[in-house]
Amino acid sequence: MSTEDDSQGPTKGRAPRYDHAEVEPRWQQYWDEHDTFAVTRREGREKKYVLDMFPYPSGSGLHVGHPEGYTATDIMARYWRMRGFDVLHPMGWDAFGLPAEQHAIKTGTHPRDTTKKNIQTFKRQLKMLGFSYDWSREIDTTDPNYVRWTQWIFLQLFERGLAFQDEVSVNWCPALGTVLANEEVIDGKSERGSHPVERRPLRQWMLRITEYADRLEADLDGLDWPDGTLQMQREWIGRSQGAQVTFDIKGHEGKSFEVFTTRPDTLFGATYCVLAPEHELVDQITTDGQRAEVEAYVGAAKNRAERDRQAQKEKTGVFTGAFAINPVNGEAVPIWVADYVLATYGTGAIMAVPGHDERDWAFADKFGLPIVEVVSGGNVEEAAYTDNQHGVLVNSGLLDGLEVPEAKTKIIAWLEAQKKGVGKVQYKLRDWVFSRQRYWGEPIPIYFPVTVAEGKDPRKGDDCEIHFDQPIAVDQSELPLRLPELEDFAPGDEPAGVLARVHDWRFFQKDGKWFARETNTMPQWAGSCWYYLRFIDPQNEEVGWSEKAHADWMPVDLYVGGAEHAVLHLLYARFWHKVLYDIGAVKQLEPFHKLVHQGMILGEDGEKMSKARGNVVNPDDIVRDFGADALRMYEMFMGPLEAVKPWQTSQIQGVVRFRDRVWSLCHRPLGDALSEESDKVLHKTIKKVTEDIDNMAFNTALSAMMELTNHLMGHDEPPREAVEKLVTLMSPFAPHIAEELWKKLGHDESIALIDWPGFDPAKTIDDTIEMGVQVNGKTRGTVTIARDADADAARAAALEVENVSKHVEGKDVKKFIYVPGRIINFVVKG
RNA sequence: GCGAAGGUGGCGGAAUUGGUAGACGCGCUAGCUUGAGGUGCUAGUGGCCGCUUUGGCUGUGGGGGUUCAAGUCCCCCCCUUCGCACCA
Repeated sequence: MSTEDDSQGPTKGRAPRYDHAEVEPRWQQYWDEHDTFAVTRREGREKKYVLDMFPYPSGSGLHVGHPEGYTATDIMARYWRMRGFDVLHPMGWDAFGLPAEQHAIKTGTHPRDTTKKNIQTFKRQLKMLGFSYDWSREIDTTDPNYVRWTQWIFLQLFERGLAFQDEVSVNWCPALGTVLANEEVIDGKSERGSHPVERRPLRQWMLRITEYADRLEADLDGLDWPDGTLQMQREWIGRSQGAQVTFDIKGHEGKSFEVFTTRPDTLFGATYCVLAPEHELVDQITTDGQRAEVEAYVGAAKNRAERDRQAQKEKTGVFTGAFAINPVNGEAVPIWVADYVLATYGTGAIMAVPGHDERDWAFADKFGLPIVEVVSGGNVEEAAYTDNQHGVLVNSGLLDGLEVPEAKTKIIAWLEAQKKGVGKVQYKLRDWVFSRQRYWGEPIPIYFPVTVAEGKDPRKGDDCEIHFDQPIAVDQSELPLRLPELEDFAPGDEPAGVLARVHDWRFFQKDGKWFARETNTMPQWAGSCWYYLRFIDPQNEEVGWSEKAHADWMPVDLYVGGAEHAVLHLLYARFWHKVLYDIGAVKQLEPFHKLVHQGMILGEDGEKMSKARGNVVNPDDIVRDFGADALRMYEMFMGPLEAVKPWQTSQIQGVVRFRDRVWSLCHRPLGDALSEESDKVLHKTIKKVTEDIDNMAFNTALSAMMELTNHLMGHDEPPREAVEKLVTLMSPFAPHIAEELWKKLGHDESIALIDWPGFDPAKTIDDTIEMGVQVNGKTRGTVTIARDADADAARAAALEVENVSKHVEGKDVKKFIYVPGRIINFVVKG
């Protein structure tokens, strides 16, 4: 190696190669040591709360999908900081969860240890990417100091009657000793191990989210969320308006059942009724002649997973032998049992109107039940006529001649007057099963009185009776209620959960009486339902968050995370927030003002990344080979944030070159003079980048910076002002190289703390512009004219273009169109 | 089946209120540079035709329509992805 290189001329001379592996960790350390991103509220400043959906720290570490959303929020956080906002940008761990418990069952490693190790990996990887988190606010949902407040919120729900116990039918797998989610059950067998699964009732804690159904729906209106997500939440809540109608049972004096219908106007066409197999009346009304058949059907239905029952297309059912009385015309209609009626929706019973409901039509067709037309407009011999706006009522007594909407109103009034029914709003939303029979979750802070024989000790396994019907809240002074230490995490044959085995923990004496703790734990959702509130005041030991912290930071201004949480997490968190609102703990109706979903990053093969496919990209490899700035910029340059897009490692080269070109640009001698042209390019770029960031259009912001770079590369002595502003603009995207260059350009403070550059609108407008010239709508050339040229000048200039005059000459100009700044068009004939 | 979002070069993707389609980048081609390594610079790059230059035709999933002008608006059809899947 000789010495000639650096002494060559500016265009030939090479800057020292940019070494990301040396520069990036150095700046990460600088930010840590200087607490660059620790935030407090300052007088007279506006705030922004920028939140990522915090990750579950899995054993496989970060994948490239994580940095996509995290880079987007980091750019916004850094940008807003430079615009003078106080920016809260925190990170933490949603660390309760099944994988750590499964790992514990297999290896005996305590879930706490697994979780701790995984968090370390995640944190190292996030730091390696240079995100500007305020790490002093890091939270971990499994930390007793966090669990304490999760339990506190549960007690608020309990005290308001929103947390209650119920017997719920669950998928119980005796071989695994656990309850399974619907998606873990395939064809009646467990997904893991293919063991038989049975439906059995189990005591569960429930949260009464249905009480908030109307508000959860109504308050969607003010949110800046993706339309699709709002739509999904509305469908999930599933509001429908109709009537609940009472059907008496023939020959069973005083016995009746309720049905819900959205079409009370079609009551005269109800020719049979159907009960869900689980309906309590089935057993009571079935006639002796039908009993064997009904019991066989009900028995078979009960043991099938809900999902399987719903998956089948072909309708099945059996006649109970009993009849109901149609309340509007007194006719006796047969009562059937069929599993297409769900016990979990409405009343678990329906009136069937085959003339005007497709499922009822198919069922009636198959079993030869009568089909009666009560709304004209279709042919009910061929198919159900389901139009609920048009059509006139027929065969319907007092409703004849009315249109459907009027008929609905009239029949509901009639039913209410006759006390045979009532107008009603029904929701699909069900109450939330909130208990899990697992170890690695928040203990539910409830205990129950225990009856035990004199001198016996339940802790030694003596018989006792637990009074589950008398739940008692753990006193708030005793929170957090901690998990007991365990060696063996394997589930037993006890559906009450692993904790039920830990007698020393479960049973305790108080004032000479025995009590038993709840042995169920909370689901993983619990911690993520309120974490955004802990971030605003993470170290507070007196309260979950102070009023001051709330006033300082709430609500979340920008929330970014995957679309897979469009319903569950985002609905549960909104529900808790509304409960907290009702007790005065928060002041706004909604927690998340603006929501954005980052699109999934697919593998190079265009398929979802998965270990099985072998198309998973590891961020560690990318950072090692190309650097964190390159990974950040590449993920932003791939396309629109919300779009689903395939990963292509070869494309990273583009942002690496861009980065290195900016590097070499800054190593040229810088000029003081800024030409008018360069000044305009600079101001246009600042405008474009600023507006694109405001719209979170990061791909086009980067392309604008590349164009500015390409422009400046044409200068042997690029103007200092332009170079410095370019570095500033790119700093939210590529913070490491921006810091390094900022320092090399002679500045001492961190670039993260300087002001965002402004632009002069006058300099973003050109005096002359190039416009397309069309003849009959076909582009025939371009012309450069004054921006404010009048029509005559534009026409004259356009005709000077040879290729234009060629097409216009000798022809009759019917029309001349000139839209200043847009287009010139000659409409000619002949 | 229902709902939502989409379909633009070899590839990822640009394109205010309809107004020069293909910005930016990858890849590719050529030239220069460099010379033990995922180099730098310059130019070109939708397709077909013509070519000395100016050029001509065609082109945004397919078919129709509105308009001086359509990737963009309207109608019909096809395909892809993602939700929900018997919700009475």
